Amino acid sequence: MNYRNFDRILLHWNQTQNNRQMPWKGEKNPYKIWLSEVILQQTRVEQGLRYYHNFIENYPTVTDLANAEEKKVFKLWEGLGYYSRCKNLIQTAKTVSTEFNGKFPDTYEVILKLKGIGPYTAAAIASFAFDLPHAVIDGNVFRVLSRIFGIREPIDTTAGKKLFTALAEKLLDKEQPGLYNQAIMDFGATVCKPSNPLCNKCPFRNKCVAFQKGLIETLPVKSKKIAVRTRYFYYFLPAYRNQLPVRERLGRDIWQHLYEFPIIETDAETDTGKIIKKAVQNGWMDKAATPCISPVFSQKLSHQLIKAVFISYKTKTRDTAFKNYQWVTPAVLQTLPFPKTITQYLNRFLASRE
DNA sequence: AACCCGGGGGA
DNA sequence: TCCCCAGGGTT
Repeated sequence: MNYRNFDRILLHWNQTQNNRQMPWKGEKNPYKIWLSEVILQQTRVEQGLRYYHNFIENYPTVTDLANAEEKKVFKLWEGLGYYSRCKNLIQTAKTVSTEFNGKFPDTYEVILKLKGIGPYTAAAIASFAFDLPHAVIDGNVFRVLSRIFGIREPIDTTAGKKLFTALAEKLLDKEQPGLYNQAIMDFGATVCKPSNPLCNKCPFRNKCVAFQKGLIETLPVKSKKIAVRTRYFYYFLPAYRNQLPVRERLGRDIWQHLYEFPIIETDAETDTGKIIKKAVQNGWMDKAATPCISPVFSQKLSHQLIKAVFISYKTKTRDTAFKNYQWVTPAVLQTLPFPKTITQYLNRFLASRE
């Protein structure tokens, strides 16, 4: 289609058909905009909503967040995934609080330098908070533009991103960039949806290349397929006077800064008898112990499939083999951030065995 | 450029 | 099951 009319059609749809409501819509406070945008990275609005409210309630200003205890912030983030976002959130809060005296930077280039803020989030903050002419390019925008303009270039290559970025910047209404950016994302989320888009309600229907050529289901194009690795986690829960050993996950792996129990990991499914034998060798278990073995908890991550088994038992001593762990009561356990798999196990089994 | 990083919901 | 979601960082 002719790109000259694009923003007029979009904004007319926005004014007459769009009734999507969200708490940060029309927000001008850059702290709140930044927070909502980081929470929503690769995350559905419905999923992120209660996290947004919790954060605003606990940390009304960027300085409150900067001064918060890191563990408490992670606890608030627990369950949302992509935990490096949380780490970067804290770092950027401190940067804004100290280096910028608590005032959010107001140019695209400076905003982009902050940790955890990439091209999308920088454009969102710049346009929503400061009315600067930068086009957002997220999953919605890739989909809308690839379909309406019939672009078969893959969206996950450097060349593709460059192409879509150039087009998006050209289409942007520079007079009202915030309104336009909000409108194109709402349009992608409610009309030009990934599956079963509402083409019969679409104002671009007569001009949409994908609609006319029957490419709605094939656009946008992605080139890469991701490989998924399977890992087997065997967790050990030795109860000593109602206490369990835990430690923070550090190092370059999934679930950084979340907590876990003593673990034996394998690449292949292993007989629990063998695993327990190994735990005995480690000094984690007495041969005479009578372990309770949980069913397999399966969790799919973007690049990994985790199969976890929990082995609980009682001990009479706090074995020195657990010297790198801290022993905590169930009450303290509640305050620590855990990955979803462990939370599920704790909720389903530990509580019921009291 | 390729790869890594969660968890939930829809089809 | 597979795909997608208001992406970004590291190697």
